[in-house]
Amino acid sequence: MDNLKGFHRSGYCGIWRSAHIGQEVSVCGWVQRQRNLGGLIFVDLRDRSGLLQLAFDEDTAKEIFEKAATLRSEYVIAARGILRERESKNPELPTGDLELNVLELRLLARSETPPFEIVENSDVNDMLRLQYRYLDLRRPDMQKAIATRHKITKIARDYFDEQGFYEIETPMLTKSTPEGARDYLVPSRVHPGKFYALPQSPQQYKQLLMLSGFDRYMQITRCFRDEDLRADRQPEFTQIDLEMSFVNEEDVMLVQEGFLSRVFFEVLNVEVNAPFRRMTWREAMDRFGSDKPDLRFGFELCDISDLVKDCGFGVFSGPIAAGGTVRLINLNGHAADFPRKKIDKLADFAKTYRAKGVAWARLLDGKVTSSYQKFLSDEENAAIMERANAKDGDLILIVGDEKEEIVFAALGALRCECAKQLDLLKPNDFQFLWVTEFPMFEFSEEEDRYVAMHHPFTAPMDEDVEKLETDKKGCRAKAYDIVLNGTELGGGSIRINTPEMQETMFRALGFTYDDAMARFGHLIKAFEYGAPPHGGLAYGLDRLCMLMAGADSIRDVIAFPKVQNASEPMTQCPAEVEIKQLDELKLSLQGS
RNA sequence: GGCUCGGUAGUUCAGUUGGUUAGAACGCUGGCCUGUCACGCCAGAGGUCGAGGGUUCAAGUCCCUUCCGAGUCGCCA
Repeated sequence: MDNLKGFHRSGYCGIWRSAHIGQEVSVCGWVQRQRNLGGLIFVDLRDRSGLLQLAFDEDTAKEIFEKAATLRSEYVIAARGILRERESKNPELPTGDLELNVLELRLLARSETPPFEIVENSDVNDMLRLQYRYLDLRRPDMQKAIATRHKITKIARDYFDEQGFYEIETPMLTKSTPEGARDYLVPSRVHPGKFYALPQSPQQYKQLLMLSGFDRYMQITRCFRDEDLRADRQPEFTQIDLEMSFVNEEDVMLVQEGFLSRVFFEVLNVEVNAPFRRMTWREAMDRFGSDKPDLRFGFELCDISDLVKDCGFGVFSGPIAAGGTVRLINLNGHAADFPRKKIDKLADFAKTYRAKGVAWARLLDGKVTSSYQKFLSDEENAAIMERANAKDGDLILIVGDEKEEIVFAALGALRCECAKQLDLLKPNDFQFLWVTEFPMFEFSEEEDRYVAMHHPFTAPMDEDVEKLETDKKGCRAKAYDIVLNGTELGGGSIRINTPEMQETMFRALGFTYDDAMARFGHLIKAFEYGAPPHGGLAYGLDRLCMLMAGADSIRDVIAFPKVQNASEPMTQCPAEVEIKQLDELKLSLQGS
């Protein structure tokens, strides 16, 4: 085995072009592939910049040629030589016009045959990829995704610095606040029986920093939530966390539009149109059945409750009588794409969102066929088609339920599913949207009370302050989400900044004074010392990277992600610990 | 916790109504080869069919249990 003594790399493999022909250069990397033609050997050398072909021929010294013959995939080597023009060029490679005529070859490390090939777009089982994540990360698409992530965080730091934000770190060991997601708990050796919690977000700290007068804060920080995973949810994830003083909603949104415009232009060369569209939460639900609508396509929702409330068809009239709603989407022009079998599949799909079923109507060649026609009068049938603005070739899907959130969830998901099946979701079409005026509260059936939809420090809208204690359902918050193509990229709010309002809020949430003091006493006390009006926002950095890298899962933009059961296949954590460690912490396991 | 889909060679997959010795491609090993670049040609090795149990003359295939993964609903202030 050789070493690097006296060897100095002159540059990455992928940077050399025709202009460098004749230069002596030194490169290092991994053997992508060795092609031995007998009296002639080619080696593709790979590093993070790309590939360079090394050539060994009759002019090559015998011992170097023999060493080249022993090279296998993923061996680590260093080579020095003269760049020369290739006899036959490879237009597929940026370095395809040249090759390195090797004068010196050093073998730095051998490699076992990897469990999968180190190539772009390899179609390998996720579990295996994650067990050998260090090899998976060698693949060019993963290298590119991680590099994209670096660029995004670099631009975030630069941009927010230019806008006057300080990057300030907040603790990882914090106090558990049972409101919201489950916390990861950390036991304390010096405080037996007491626990830290890993932060779900730096929310309270960043508000205190505003109170301390830092005016603008940012942090790219890890957050932790002990909940079930999804393609876009990991138990630890990264936020770009921001807070600003003396601002209203517009001020916050303006700064974010500047950031997103810049990051999309500098990373993807995409010009996004700021200011972004704005839509109230209510409008988003009414038109798209979702608080994070994908605006790349239509198929908007349409309320027909008033048309069918007295009809003889219980599937429609029943939910309305029970205080619910009946709504439809029109898949304009796509009736022919959804034969009966596919509609049945869509109905099954809708049932996963707790819809009881999907009624449908199809207008083809001037003829209407529908699943409910015979139960309604001609006038009622016609009124529905008219309300849906149905034209020839249209397909209408109808969902009714006594709970409007089920109708919204089912139709909102159906319109996305249909768009997906119709291939209408163009990955390079970036449709940003601010969703504003979120409800202050939502009813938690589990807790049988209203809880804060965002968090209990969110300010109510000025015109809804009186509703805090009288009309919780109708009370809206100064909260906003930034949505991109159906993904919630980030969310934030203007915060409460007076102890009087905070007290009112806790009362509205049903906390006693003692409850509130026990959980948030530090914040309540702090707010007695002059908190500026402030607000902010936090991005899910992983989701932003996922959308910008064109990935399907945030796992593809996280170097070492976890799998669905929240474990990590490579290190196999979480893992058992020694009894001695538990004893030190004064912990014991149930049943042991 | 629920639902759907999946687990066969190192990898990606095929495997018919249950029926001879479980196949292909790529990869790997050995040999040949002076312009390849998905090099080519020849030869070869490689399988607890996720695990356990059952039905059967016979199970990769059918049944039960279980483990693991993916997606999703619940959950995620």
